[in-house]
Amino acid sequence: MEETDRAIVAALTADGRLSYTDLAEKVGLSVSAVHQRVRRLEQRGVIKGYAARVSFEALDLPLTAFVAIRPFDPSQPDDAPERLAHLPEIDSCYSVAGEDFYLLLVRVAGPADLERVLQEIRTAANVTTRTTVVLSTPYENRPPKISAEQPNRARSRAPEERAGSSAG
Amino acid sequence: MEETDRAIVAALTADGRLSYTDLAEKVGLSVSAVHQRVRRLEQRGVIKGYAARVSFEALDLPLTAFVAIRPFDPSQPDDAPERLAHLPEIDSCYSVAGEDFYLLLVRVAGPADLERVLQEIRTAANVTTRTTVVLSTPYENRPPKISAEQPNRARSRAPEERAGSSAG
DNA sequence: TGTGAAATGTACAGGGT
DNA sequence: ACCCTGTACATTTCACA
Repeated sequence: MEETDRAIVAALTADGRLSYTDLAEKVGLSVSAVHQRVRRLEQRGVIKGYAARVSFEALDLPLTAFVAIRPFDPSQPDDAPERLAHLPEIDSCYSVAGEDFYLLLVRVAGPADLERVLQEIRTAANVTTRTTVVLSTPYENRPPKISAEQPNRARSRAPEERAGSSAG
Repeated sequence: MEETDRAIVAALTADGRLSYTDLAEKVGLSVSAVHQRVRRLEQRGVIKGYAARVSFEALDLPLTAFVAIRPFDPSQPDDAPERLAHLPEIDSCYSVAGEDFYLLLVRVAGPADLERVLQEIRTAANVTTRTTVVLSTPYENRPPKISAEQPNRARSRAPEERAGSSAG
């Protein structure tokens, strides 16, 4: 991916409602060119969508917790993510290496709700849970790094290097 | 917060680029009214901003990991979040209950990068690390629940209930 | 809530590398 | 052939009453 595309993605992760006018100014392109590139990035799946970042406290979801789960019976087929997908309190589901099978991020209104959700998780996926309560969130979902494309020395080499071998 | 506001927030978490026209249609209000409400939600901090949802694989950040940290010397002042904030590989930082002090979510290009970031975390915050590699992500950052405001039985009770008991 | 002017989004056709 | 540019029109934003 080109550097201009990376600049566009970086700008849109920081502010997803940037106008094409501002975006064009930021990356030094015309409005039409930026518009085309954004559409291409969306089609290619690099940009998967847009979302409002909200205050979970204001939405009456002040309690966040990580829930590590592992199957009660490891011989059964492992389809926990699908079995749990219907629970709206689950924000994210990660399949992880290590002792646990999955790590869930859940957001609830309070301890009573957490207890209920944990029970629902256990019965829905037939798993045991180990819960870590989040006390505060210094920062979350920051814009990603987006470095300049790493040189990838295997495919494109500097001209001086090319002299040695044939292959073309 | 009113139900209409909740509907607005729910719609914008699902699609942050919804036009006010579409938004007004969804919640059954005039365009101007929706526009005003969104501005108020933004001012009140309920809506903190907007962001593009991106494919981290496409951005050359295919490796995600959770890094639990605890201080090497627990008697020192605990300012790990500030000390680590400059590392762009850290997506999120949660202060947690339990054995560990913080749980970090990091995104990197590969194992070599992860090793480098772990070393930087240890030296920058004077902590030990315990890392859990993410193998896959069935889902992540789903739109939150956004229920209709819960009745809050302590303050407003149904008429039938009021007869029987005193003081809860 | 409705109106209207200004800004923006979007498609189209032309031109440069 | 691809990508950038500029113009022209539909839509949206946003302040005001």
